[in-house]
Amino acid sequence: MKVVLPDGKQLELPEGATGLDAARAIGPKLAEQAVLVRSNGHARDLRLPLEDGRPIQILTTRDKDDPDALAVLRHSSAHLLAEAVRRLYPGVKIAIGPPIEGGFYYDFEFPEPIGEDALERIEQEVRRELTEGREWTRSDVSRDEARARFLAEREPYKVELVDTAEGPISLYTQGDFTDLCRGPHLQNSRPIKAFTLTGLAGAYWRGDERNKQLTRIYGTAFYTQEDLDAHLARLEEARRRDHRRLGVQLDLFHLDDISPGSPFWHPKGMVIWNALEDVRRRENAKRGYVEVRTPLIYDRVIWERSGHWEKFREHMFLIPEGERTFSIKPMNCPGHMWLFASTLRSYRELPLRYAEAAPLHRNELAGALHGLTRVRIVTQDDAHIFCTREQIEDEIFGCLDYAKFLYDLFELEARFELSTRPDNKLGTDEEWDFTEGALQAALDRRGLDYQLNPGDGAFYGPKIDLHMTDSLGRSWQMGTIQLDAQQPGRIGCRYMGADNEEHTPYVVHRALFGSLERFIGILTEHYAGAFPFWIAPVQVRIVPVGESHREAAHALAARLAPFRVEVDESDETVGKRIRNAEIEKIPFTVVYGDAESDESLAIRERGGAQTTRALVDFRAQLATLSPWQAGAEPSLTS
RNA sequence: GCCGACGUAGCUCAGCUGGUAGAGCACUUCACUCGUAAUGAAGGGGUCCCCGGUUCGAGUCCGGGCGUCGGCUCCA
Repeated sequence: MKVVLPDGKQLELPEGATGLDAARAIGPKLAEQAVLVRSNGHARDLRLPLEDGRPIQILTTRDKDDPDALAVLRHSSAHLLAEAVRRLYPGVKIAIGPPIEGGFYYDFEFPEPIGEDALERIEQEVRRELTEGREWTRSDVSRDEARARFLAEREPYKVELVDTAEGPISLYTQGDFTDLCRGPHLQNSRPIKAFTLTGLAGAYWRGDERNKQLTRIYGTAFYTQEDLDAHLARLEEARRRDHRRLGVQLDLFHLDDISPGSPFWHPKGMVIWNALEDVRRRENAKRGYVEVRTPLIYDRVIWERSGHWEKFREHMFLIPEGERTFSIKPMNCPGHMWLFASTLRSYRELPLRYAEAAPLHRNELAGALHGLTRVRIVTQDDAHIFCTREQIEDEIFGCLDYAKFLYDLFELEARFELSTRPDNKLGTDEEWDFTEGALQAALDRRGLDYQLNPGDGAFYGPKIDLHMTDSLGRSWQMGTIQLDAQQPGRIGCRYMGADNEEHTPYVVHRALFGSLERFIGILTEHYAGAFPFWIAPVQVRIVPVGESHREAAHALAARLAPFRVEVDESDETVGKRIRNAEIEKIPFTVVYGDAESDESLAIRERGGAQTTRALVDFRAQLATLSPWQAGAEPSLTS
């Protein structure tokens, strides 16, 4: 047989040759350092036979940053962890231990609960294994053989995995530890130069909360100690841009026990909030939306009609009132539909686009709350588009276009995901075939790449979600575009068609920022608090050199209106006040003293670059950076 | 809600095995009126998250609650 090497050369090998055989054929050093073979682009265990005619690449310890090479290192590290835990905790049951982004984990059922102090002991045991050295061997066995083995070892999770696994069964052994595993693995433990355990958490078996909760141990490993140090430094850096930290530092908002999950927005935070609101109003007006305002509190009847009561009652804030039960609205859609349904509409009114950014309250599980990204008060830039079947695709396309505009405005790259019918869906499969197809068609027409999430749709319809990643690598849903063929009918929305018949409209639900709270959280991390000029809470800080310059500084501030300008009159040195402006991440600092005049201003940009310019030129620059603000046409919509 | 951890001044944090609480920054006052990332001095500020228990005595130990953090689950 033959394989093709990266340089294009063909390598002749005996039939059934493995990746390791190929490496040996090239050179002993390569064989020694090999960690993985990539065959036709796919990671493959070195011990497995190669496929005839395929291009291969041998990955070695030098490919220390390659994602596949790191994954195999970490997967093997997870097995070392399991071996150590089994030795230290007799009676422990092992579940699964895969590599993940940035590291690995292994799930265990401990006979007695363990605390974080146990991690150090376990880590030491793994270090001992690394000092001793381990070799991995692979054996392909029958399902019965594997089941018998794990039954004998009293490993019920492994037995279950054997019974439900697809494809051939393989085992990997290092030392006296054998694990059910598809691989691939390292040849031996020598490449693992840096190993650390990073955390402990509960995790349900197979991710299902009806199952037993296991103990998950997280760790990470690298090919060099320097890489681990760099990894830890990156985490430290990420913590510095965490919006929860910056929010308090920059005086944007704070959270308090008195209302868990509900931020107090400070004046500076509200500047950003209102800047987003201005964009929302301005763009909505341009794109044919109309603003509505619907009640915050509703009789539960409306949620029973919409279908939310059954699924989300537990997460609603309820207000008993005599015979009736009211609830603070957790979403706008039923209210908008109630408004639409208040009269018989004409097809000539469609598409009708109702927009409202009302505060919504959802009683999220205490353990799920998280800074601004998971809150109990959610302010969506919400809208509901009532339209005919024929209008759907254009409307979805319009939302995608709008979303692209907004995310470009902030230099954000969102990932698109298409979520389809869930198990508890309302409506028929035919309806879902149609609504899912409509979303897909719009995505394709817009030329967007997207990930498919089967079963993740809302109970009333499929959705396109925009996702962003926070400073610590966690993914959050931002904008959402949903197509609903269920609620309008349940709530009684009707319009008279051109055919003189009554029809039920489709409704596109869309929130493009998603929630303003979450969006500002992500924005804060995206910019590390150094917001672009047009949304910066304070845009220009004037530092009068001495007391005698204060009056002139205020006059200058007035001439810079309507930009957000502050004069720093604090009793500090110029150096200290510059420092404060930098810490507050203010875009421009103007030092004003004897040497300055309207013809000659000393302007410092955030970060330190200094220029001298006339006031007219400076104003012109600011106007370029924030045209809407400078337009001074206090737009009718805002 | 579940697993693990944490909760001390406005912020960041120290406080050994139980003996009545500290630093830096911030704040206030005074002096200095200053030229591009920290002027100096003095001062004020704490039901040590809450409730109960053990103890002569609890920030410290134990139990319960609340909140926060790392995960899991959930996310209309």
